[in-house]
Amino acid sequence: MNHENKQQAVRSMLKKLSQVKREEGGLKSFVMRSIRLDGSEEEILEEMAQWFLAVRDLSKQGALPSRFSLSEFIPVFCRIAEDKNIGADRFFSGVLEKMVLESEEVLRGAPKPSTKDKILDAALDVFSEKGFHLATVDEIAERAGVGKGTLYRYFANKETLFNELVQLRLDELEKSAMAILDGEDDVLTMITKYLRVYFEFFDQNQRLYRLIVQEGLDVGDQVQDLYFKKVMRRIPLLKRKIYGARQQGLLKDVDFHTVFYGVMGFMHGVIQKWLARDCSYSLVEELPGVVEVLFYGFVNTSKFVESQN
Amino acid sequence: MNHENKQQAVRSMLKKLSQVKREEGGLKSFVMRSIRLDGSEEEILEEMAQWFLAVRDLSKQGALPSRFSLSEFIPVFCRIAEDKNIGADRFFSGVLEKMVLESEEVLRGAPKPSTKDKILDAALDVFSEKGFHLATVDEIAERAGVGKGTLYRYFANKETLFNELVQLRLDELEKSAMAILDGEDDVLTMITKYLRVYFEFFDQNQRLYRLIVQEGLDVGDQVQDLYFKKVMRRIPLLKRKIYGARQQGLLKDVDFHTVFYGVMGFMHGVIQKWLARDCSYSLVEELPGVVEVLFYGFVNTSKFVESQN
Amino acid sequence: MNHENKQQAVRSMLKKLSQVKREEGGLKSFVMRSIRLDGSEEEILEEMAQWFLAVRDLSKQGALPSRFSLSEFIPVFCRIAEDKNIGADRFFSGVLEKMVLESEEVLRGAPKPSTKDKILDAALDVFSEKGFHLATVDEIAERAGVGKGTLYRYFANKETLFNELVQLRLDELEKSAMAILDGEDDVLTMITKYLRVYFEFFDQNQRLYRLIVQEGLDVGDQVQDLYFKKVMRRIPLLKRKIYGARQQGLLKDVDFHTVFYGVMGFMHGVIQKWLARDCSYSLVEELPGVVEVLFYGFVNTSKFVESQN
Amino acid sequence: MNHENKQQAVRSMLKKLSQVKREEGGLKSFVMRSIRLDGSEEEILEEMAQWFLAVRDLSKQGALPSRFSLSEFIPVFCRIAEDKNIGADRFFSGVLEKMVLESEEVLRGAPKPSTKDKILDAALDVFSEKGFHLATVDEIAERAGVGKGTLYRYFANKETLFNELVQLRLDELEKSAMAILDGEDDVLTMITKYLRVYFEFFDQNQRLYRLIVQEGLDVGDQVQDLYFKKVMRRIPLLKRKIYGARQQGLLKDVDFHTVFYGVMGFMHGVIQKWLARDCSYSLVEELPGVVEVLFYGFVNTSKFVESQN
DNA sequence: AATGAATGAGTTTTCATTCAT
DNA sequence: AATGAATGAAAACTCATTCAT
Repeated sequence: MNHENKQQAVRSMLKKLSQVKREEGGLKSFVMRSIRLDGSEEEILEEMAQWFLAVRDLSKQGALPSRFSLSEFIPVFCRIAEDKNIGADRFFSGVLEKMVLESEEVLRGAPKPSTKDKILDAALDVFSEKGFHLATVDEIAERAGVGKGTLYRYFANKETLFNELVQLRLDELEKSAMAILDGEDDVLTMITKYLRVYFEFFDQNQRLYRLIVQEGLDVGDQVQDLYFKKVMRRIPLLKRKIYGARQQGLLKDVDFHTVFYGVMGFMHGVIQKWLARDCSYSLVEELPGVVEVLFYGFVNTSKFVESQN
Repeated sequence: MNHENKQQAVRSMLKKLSQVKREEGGLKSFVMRSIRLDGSEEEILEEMAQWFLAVRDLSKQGALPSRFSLSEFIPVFCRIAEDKNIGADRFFSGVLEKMVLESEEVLRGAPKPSTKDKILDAALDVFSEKGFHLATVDEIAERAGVGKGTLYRYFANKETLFNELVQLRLDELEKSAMAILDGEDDVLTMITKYLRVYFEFFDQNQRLYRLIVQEGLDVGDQVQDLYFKKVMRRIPLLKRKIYGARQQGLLKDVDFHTVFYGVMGFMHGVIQKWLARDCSYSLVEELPGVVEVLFYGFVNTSKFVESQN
Repeated sequence: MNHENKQQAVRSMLKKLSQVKREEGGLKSFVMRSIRLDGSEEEILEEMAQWFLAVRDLSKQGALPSRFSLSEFIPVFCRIAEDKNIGADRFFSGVLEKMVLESEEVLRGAPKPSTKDKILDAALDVFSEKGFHLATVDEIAERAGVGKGTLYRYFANKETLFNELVQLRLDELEKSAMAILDGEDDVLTMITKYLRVYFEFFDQNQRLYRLIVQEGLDVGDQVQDLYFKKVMRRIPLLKRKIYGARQQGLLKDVDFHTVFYGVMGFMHGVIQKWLARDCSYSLVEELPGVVEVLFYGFVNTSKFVESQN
Repeated sequence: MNHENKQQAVRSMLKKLSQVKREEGGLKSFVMRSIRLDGSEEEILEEMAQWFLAVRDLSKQGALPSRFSLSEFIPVFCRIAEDKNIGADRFFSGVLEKMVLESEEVLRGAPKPSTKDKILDAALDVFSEKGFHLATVDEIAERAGVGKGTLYRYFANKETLFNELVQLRLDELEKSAMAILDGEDDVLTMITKYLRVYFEFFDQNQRLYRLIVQEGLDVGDQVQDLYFKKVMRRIPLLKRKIYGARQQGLLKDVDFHTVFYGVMGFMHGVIQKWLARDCSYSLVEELPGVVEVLFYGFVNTSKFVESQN
């Protein structure tokens, strides 16, 4: 519905905008760039309104470090108004008007984030920042821009929220992983693809990592289970492939589970490094190195064997 | 007890004493203790011994410009002995004996598990069972068989208890790891030994694992930091060795940190498997397989297989 | 409601609104609220009213370079009204009405004693009965007829509750006292009035006395400080008056601070007597005697008695 | 007994010395003055030892801001030793020896403070610093240099300790006050003397003031009672005198109790001022001003009446 | 008599969850 | 459906008091 769309979009924007203060200067410097402030008064108003609305989208896409509050913008608007010699009050009400009209247009196309999605987004935010126990339902509800009661309409309790959050994403991962295991690639290609899917997933879901891997244990042992069960479910498939490869002499005869857990661990280690580097590069870049080491070890045997490298 | 024995005893005592520092106040309270020159002969001996130890330790800490030798104090002891009508000879050896016993009591002496140990044991129990947040001080105290207040006599708060618990064990691990890195082995031997030490450690401290590795993040980022910092501190040493080995063409030219984190992760993965098997076998048994894969990969290259790459 | 009425209403509303600031977040939350342009007509009116109030207030705070007049916004409101298919006329007056009601609700509206008031009342009860340390939060909550958690919704902790309780009343006293000191009376009249204000205040706030005067020291030195600082703040004014009077030979040349503290003490002494008599009479009745003694002493000099000195 | 004397003196000294750290620099600067560091090695040792012991006495007399720890002295000793080219260790043991001998001598004459007195002293310290509720029995025992259990041998509980502490001192005050009221002076002289006694008492017992006047209420209403009951007990005597004086026309006919409470309050007010000035002058100095105002008021009537002033 | 480790009742404070509006 | 004020169970932590040595 039109009205609801608008409401949700604007509200969520403002809510999100309402937390930028921490990152001082972040907003301000951003605000002043990239706005064309020439042209008629009308055009400036238009510009500002669109700009303000654009920020919302950026914010939603995660391209901005944090959220913004309307009040943050008011001084900016006023400075511009002063600069352009437009009465601050007229300027302001003009922008407001434009925003109202504009938002209507913009929102028509925007897929409204459902309440549930808003909550899940906020939950991921908070959980990954503070961990399960230190996160409070209050904060999640606040960040989601919904009432606490509403949250409880969608999730039976905090734990359920957490689990559903993780499970949801995990399902995506599983789906991708399954697709690979169900494929017809040879073992090594399959493993490489498998690793790539993992890296890509966490590349995309950075904050999820600690939730899944590091928080899992506390929350009633369910998530940890989940994580490993999902991962393990398709193992038989993999196992068969691997045993086949082994018999062809392609793979060494080391205990399958040891290697499996080890490889997963290796991958997690690399993710740790990546987290320690603040996710400043793409995880996938690590893939070649990882594959090289896991397949052929880190000892350089090339003096004798040339086919590698 | 002959003189050499005494010397030996004193030396070992002082060495051990110097490890007490951590226990906040432990040493300070020594220093603060007054010199009681009345009471029974026994008490005077005790008093002098402790006083001397306090001075000695200040000296060792570098708080004093010069080092004190026991022999310098002998005249003082004699004077006091005379004053107190205790045979100077008996007085002196008495003091020495007290000094030795004191240290023995404080450091070696866990004839019955001390209260602190009982608490630490119970804490390990509960923390590893429930995680930091779900563990309650009440339960730890109860399992330790002490009152809640007693627990707080020994640990300032829950967090301190947790950290001290982990740090204590971690120090052992670090010490072993350091010993290896400081050694003169070639790189591959060193890495093998390093992995062995890890496996042995967790073999011995099964329940500790999740505390150290999985709880770390919550508890004020301190433990996680600790864990990795401790491990990382010696990295430069390792790095140098590895770069050396690389230049000799012994190791591949894969990013050092990637491999390091990866190898640690591999190891953790194997530990996970072991935990999943309820620690039903010795972790060290995994070592050969782990080393084989990490060194030379899991691909069998011995047969010039073409399907790869 | 005619136009003047509205003007009047808005003015009084805004004035009252500006007093809300203390209630932390009270205003901020206004500002933070988003503009909802969907939902029922009623909701839109509400939304616009609140939004305007927020801007208005920023303006009043000096955060904006110019002041906004309501009239500037009228076109915007009209545009929105048009857009939403609400009669512009009805829309506007609706918004205005909401604005007035909003303020009424927030500020005047204590038809039933608010939760916060109930807590403050109970706190005064308990604190004055048992003192700060012996009063328990449990008892205060119980007497207020609210849950413990509710109390903590309104006051960050016990100390804050105490301070807010005292500070609130103290502000009244200070306001009255200031009014007198700022007046144009001659010194003696001023002092008399000052004493009267004090007596009247404690007549009205019997139980508060011990809290303010006798508990002060413990609670982080804040209240005691507060009490005296508030009282002292206006001293320079008084001092000037008194020095003037002194030069005219009206007052004796006794150290100002000695007399000031002494007079305050005298007053407190009389209050003590009154408390000892269970506040069974009006404190103000003591005023004439107090003034007589403080002004002219308790020695009867009217008869040229020689035995003195 | 000799031994006990020594023990107590040294121990109490060291205990007291053990708290100077707070007042930084306080000790160090003090330490370096007033020591003659010329003469033979023997003389220096002697000097240091005596000096160290002297500090104890100063400390006990309250002439030093706080307490000292032995360890604080060691660096000083060492610096001197170095400076004088005496082996630090020999120097140190020399001083120790001297101290032992010296303390024996010094202590023979010192009236040993009984355990109970030590506790009362410490209690006054702590209570007046922190107030009844914030003071802990632990700290009192520690500062008294006795075990907690010992404290409980002498006082049934914390409250009793507090009351006994206050009562003890109050008795002194009462005794002095009684002596005056029992005297044959005329009323005004008597009142003047009475006020003097009060001022002298609190001059001598600075820290006691807040205990008696400001803490009283909490501690089971007993102390407050005590204070006023003691003060009031002799009132009838005073009252009779005053009524007599009144009938002679010497005193004004203002309600006796009002004036009595008022005068006491005036006095307390002046004490407050004095406390606010950190007791930096003698309270008794205020007496003339206080008497002048109370007797004849602060209004200057001298234009008409010459007999005053 | 002296000690100080041990104790647990009693406090403050938090936060997931409910429910009237 | 949405809300957020109200709740109280549960947790951390303190400290006066006891009691075995």
